[in-house]
Amino acid sequence: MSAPLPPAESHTLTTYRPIRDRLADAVAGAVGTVAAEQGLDLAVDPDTVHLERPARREHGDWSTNIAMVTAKRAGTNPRAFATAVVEVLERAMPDHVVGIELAGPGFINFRLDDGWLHEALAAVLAEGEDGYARPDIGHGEKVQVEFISANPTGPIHVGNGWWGSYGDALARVLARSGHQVSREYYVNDTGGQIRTLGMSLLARTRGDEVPEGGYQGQYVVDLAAEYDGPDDVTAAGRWASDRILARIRATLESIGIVFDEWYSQASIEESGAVDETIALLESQGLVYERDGAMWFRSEQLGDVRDRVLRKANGDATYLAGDLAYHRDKFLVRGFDRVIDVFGADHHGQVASLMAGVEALGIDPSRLEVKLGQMVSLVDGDEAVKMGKRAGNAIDLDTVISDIGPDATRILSLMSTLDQAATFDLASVREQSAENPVFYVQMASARIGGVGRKAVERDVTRAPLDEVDLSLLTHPRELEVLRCLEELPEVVADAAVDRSPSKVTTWVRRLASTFHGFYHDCPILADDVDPPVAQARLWLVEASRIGLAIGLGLLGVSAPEVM
RNA sequence: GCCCCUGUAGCUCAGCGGAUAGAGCGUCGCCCUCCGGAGGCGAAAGCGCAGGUUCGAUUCCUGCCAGGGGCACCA
Repeated sequence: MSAPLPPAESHTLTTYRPIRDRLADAVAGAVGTVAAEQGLDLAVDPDTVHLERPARREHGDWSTNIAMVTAKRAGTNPRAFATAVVEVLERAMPDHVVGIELAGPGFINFRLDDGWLHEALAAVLAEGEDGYARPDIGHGEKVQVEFISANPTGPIHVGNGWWGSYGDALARVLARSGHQVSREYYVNDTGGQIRTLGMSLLARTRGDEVPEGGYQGQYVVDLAAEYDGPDDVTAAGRWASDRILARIRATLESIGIVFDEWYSQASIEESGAVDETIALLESQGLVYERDGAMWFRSEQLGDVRDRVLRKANGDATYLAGDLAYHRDKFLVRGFDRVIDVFGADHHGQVASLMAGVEALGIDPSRLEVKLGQMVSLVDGDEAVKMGKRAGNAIDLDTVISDIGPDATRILSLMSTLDQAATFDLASVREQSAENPVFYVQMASARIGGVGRKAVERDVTRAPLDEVDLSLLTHPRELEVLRCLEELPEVVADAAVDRSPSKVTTWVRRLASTFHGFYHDCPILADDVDPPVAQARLWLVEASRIGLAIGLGLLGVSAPEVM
């Protein structure tokens, strides 16, 4: 089973085109022919032909709504137009098409032989884990995904983990779809909160209670026990935030999140970039003074009101730093696109950020802000408390050690970012079968099990070009192939929609089809024809590839043994 | 009051403008001399309300109702 793949045959790679593209060409061509025959002014680009896999199999393998979409332009009724298109298509049937039917209000339904699925399987095997499902929709676009960026004043909370899983998976999806991706964490290592942290720490070193508004957590007590630095608020705060950041980093690495860049807010202030940015806005007449502070006329640019850039005490605000930071992203580091992932509790800063970016001469459409809605946890019937300043709140570390890294990742990626989700820790803890990660990883383990059993029974997988994949005709086998065939589109959709949870949905579906296949289609039993067994072994390998790609995008492991 | 997000099955969530809306858990039934039953098969059960756009709306738009989050010279 672990035998290396036979070398891909070049003709396989160069001649394979997804059936969808071939059908789109045929449909566009037929529409053109009909238009010419009827003297209509109708040109259809194959890229715009909508082809879908009907939910119900009796509606065929593929379907297009082209007649309904173009009927109005053509000035005819959809059924009549569809009839003409079908007639043209039937003169030269597209690849694998064995029947074309008109249905409903004007759908053109294609019935295909199973060959298109066998071709798709061959493509999966030829391209492999590394090459399959790499739709190039980014064309090398340089995109930065900034996410988490939690203040280093305490352990990060569960929401950070959820949104962080999103940011990381999105980065993976973008990288796989032809984007040049960089992951970044913006470290808010300056300002009042660091002083507050320092005050809290110093209070604890003296054995005092933390002052009003300070950080109450046990971690401050623990850090205080180690602190032997100067009795200076800023120095103490810096020291503590460094320690906390190291812990955050370790926590994130434990769920597979690794950043390319940890960008210091203090460094950008010290570089003078903040002053430059304010001066730049000032030179455009967008800054004025009031009550001793410098204000940015952001209301002119779509914000609900103006914002302070420099406080009366001379300190730059967070916004001023953030604008300098974004100027650096676009104009200094040259990202084509920046995606910021924030928690919904930072919603209030979006409008001013957008206004500032625009004022700095950057096309605001190059900046996307994704807001993750709040996450809440329950443990059975009990609500779980979260929150940094509270005492005994549950943090991300605790959850990870409770349910494990894989469950943490897949659960965060089950629902969309826009959904304020509630998760029940009790239902996914350890041996519980309610955890979807088990269902998916079980498929992975079964794939591994087939390999182990094959070795045990001395069965070896023959080279692909000696195996007849067309022997795969069982409905369960074809379901697996249909699912695998969709993966490139799933990756593309996930990238375009910035929605890695689409990959989660797909992975669960692949696991489901695989379990069905595994249940009904014996591979290594004595009464299976050897040629069929060979074809099934390759189907198993393709499933392994698909699962590895999907789980890889989610940052979830694909264990061979459970 | 203003801004953002959400209302889909008893619960937690999917759902690309299409033809009879899916999954897991829960409930009620089946299937283990078999490559991992942490599995498979089946049943009951649902798009907050009202308009609009469209050949077609759970999906897009508006209003209402309900829930969550935000409206600092904090970050």
